[in-house]
This record gives sequence, C-alpha cells and structure tokens, in this order.
Amino acid sequence: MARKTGSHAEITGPRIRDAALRLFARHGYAAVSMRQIAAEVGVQAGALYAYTSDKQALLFDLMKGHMEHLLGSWKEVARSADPAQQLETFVRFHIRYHLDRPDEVFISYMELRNLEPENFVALESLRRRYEDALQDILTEGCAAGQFTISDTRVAVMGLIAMLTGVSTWFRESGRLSRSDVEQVYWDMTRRAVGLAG
Amino acid sequence: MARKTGSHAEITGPRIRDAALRLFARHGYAAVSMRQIAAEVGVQAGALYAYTSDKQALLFDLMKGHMEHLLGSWKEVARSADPAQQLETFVRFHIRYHLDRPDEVFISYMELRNLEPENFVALESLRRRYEDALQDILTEGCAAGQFTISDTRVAVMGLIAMLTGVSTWFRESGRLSRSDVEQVYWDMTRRAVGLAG
DNA sequence: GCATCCATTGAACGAGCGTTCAATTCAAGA
DNA sequence: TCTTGAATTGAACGCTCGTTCAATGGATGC
Repeated sequence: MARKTGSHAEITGPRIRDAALRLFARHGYAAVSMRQIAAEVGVQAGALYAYTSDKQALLFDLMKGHMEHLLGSWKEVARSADPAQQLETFVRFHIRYHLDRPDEVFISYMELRNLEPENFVALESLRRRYEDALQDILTEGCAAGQFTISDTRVAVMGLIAMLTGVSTWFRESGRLSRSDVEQVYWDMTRRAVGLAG
Repeated sequence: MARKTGSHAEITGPRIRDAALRLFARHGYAAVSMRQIAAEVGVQAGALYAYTSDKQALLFDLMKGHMEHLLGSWKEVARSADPAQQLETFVRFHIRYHLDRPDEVFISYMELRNLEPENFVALESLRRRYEDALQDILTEGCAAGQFTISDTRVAVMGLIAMLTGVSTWFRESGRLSRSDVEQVYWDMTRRAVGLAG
C-alpha cells in the first residue's frame, strides 16, 4: 500500500505507472525489467513493491485503466439519435482518442498474450463492450435502412482494425493534420457501410 | 553451418525454424528462450548454434522469409490489367494468405520492435514494397476514373489494416467460411474505394 | 577394423531476472 | 527534543538467460 500521509513522494505511484507505460510500449512487457522501471522513476527496484503487487499487476492495471477510460470517454461523447451521426462521432472519437494515447493503445493490443488467463478474460470482456458499441450503431443504421452491410460483426472488426491502424503510421509532423486524417477515414467508413452521402 | 553430408539430422534446420515460429507467435520473442526452442526440437540448446548464429538471426530470418514469400506469392497472382479486378484479386489474396499463415503474419507485425535497427530497416523496406503494390492499384484505378479516393496513401494503410485484422478473429470453426469472409471484406473494400458495383 | 569427421552434448560463463526483507532514513506529531 | 512510523534502500535469494566450447559418440569412407 502507498503511504497515506502527505510527503515528498505523494506522486510516486502515478510516476511508476507512467514509466512502465512508456517502457512497455517501447520495448515490450517481457523485455522490460523492474529495475529499468525503477531507474526511470529514480528509485531502487524494491521500492516499486510498495505501489504494485508485482509486474503482472502493473501491466494489467495499465491495460484495464486504458479500456475503462476508453469506454467512459465514449459514453460521454455518444448522444446523437441518428445512426449516421453516431457513426461519424464514433469514427472521429476513435481516431482522436487513439492518436492522443499511442502508448496505451499500443500495449493494449500488443501485450494481451502476456496477461495471465484471468486478466486476459477481463480485458477481452472490456474490449468486447467497445466493439459492441459500434455494432449497435451499425445494426441500428441497417434497421433504419441507412446502411447496407452484409455482415455487421465482420464490419465491426474490419472498421475497428482500419481505424486503430492510424496510430501505426500517423506522425504529427507529417503531410496530413489530425482533422485531415479524421476526414479521410470518415469518408472511407461512410462508403464502406453503404451510407449515401 | 549445418552439415553437408546426408545424415539423420538433415531436416533439423527447418525444424528449428518451425519451433521458433510457433513459440515466438504464441509467447513473443522476448518471452521464449533458446532452451525452450531446443526442447521443442528435441535437442540441447547448444545444438541450435550449428544452424543459426544467434536468437536475433532466428527472428529476422523468419520475418524476412515471410515478407519475401508474401511478395513472391503476390507477383505470381497479380496479372489482370483492370484495376477493379486487380483490387479484388489483392483483397482475396491477402485474406487467404493471412489466414493460411497466422503465425508468420503475427510475428511479422508484433515483433518489429525486437529487431535490431538494421534488421528493422530491411523489414520495413519489404513491407513498404507490399504496400506500394496496393497503392499502385489504387492510383491506377483513380486515374481510370473507376475509384474515388480522397487520399490513396491513407487508403492503403486503412485497407491493409482492415484486411490484416481478419487473422485476429477468424476461426475455422466459426459462423463464416473463408470464402464468406473474403466476400464480406471485398464488399467493404469495393465500397470504401468508391467502386460502382 | 580403423581413422575421420562433425553434429550434438552438457557443463560452464557472467549477467540479469522478479521478488523479499532487515536495516536505514527522515519528516511529522507530541 | 524525542518518538513514531512509513518510504526507501541495498543486499540477498534462487533462477533463468544467451552463448561458448571441450568432450563425446556414432555413422561414413577407406
């Protein structure tokens, strides 16, 4: 447990998580040692265990925190009744969110196999809830006759993969701005679901 | 170097590569030891060094071999002159190839960060050649007035991410057959590039 | 039957791993 | 000023890591 009284180390916990996030994203969970994380924070390795039970918990907390924050953020943004508008909101939200948090995104789909079985199950269930948010939009749009989709489940997987991929190539200094990128992906998405436009 | 004369171990080299491929795909490069690979083959760890210079070379050879085989296979298949037909061929080829070789595909985009810098550069250049094959099709289709694409480079990245994603969820025993999946992805692709159909 | 050869073994190397814990340190409360 | 208590250290634990190499052993060619 972390200390409860005020002190010079009040923010050590978050600093450990930040360092672990950055290092896991850069080198991979298995390739990063507790000593490297500690060095990044400026403490000895043993001190980490006052803030986390073990290395696995550090990874799981990061991934779980990311997915819960993603789901929470989406709930705050989703409000339109029109499926087409909902879909555009989803696409722009997803891209913005993923470009803002490249490290969290990266570890959350690269390090799934390093989760212990029960942690993996928990993470998959959170991911499934996010996929279902998109699936509901697509299903509703099809029912309203606005979308033409041969298989909504495959469309969900295809669209999420397409949109998530943006973080593998986008560079802030590149040819396109964030809003350019949002627009291009929205154009492709709109057409992929057969939305007239 | 491997032995040159005939012997009971003629096929040890390939067996090492197979074991390494399977283990790297399942647990990740950093999490797999040379001793585990050796055990899978049925030899001691030291014996591996008669067939590979070190662990890194084992990874790089697998990834390079995969990309070269992918490029070679595409060259064999690509022959149509019509951009729309070329695109359909590409989509179906990509999905089929990726479903046939899940392990190779998996390590080739999961283990990039575990490559030493010069190996990484070599791999990226092979990947770029594959992306360019698709980009040429899209550019040609736009020039011919068959496709409507606001940014072909983004379209390439988006489409490849979408198509590659199939290997993360497809199960042989699932609801859809391979050719069902090909068809659904081709439908989405066709519409995403604005191809009338 | 003997000499050759080379794939393979098995021990060893130094290093680093995750984790534990008694000892230390030092600010805060009395 | 002294006591308290928790944050942190630093050494130590038993292991596993990638890699090397002298010794081995079993088939091959003479």
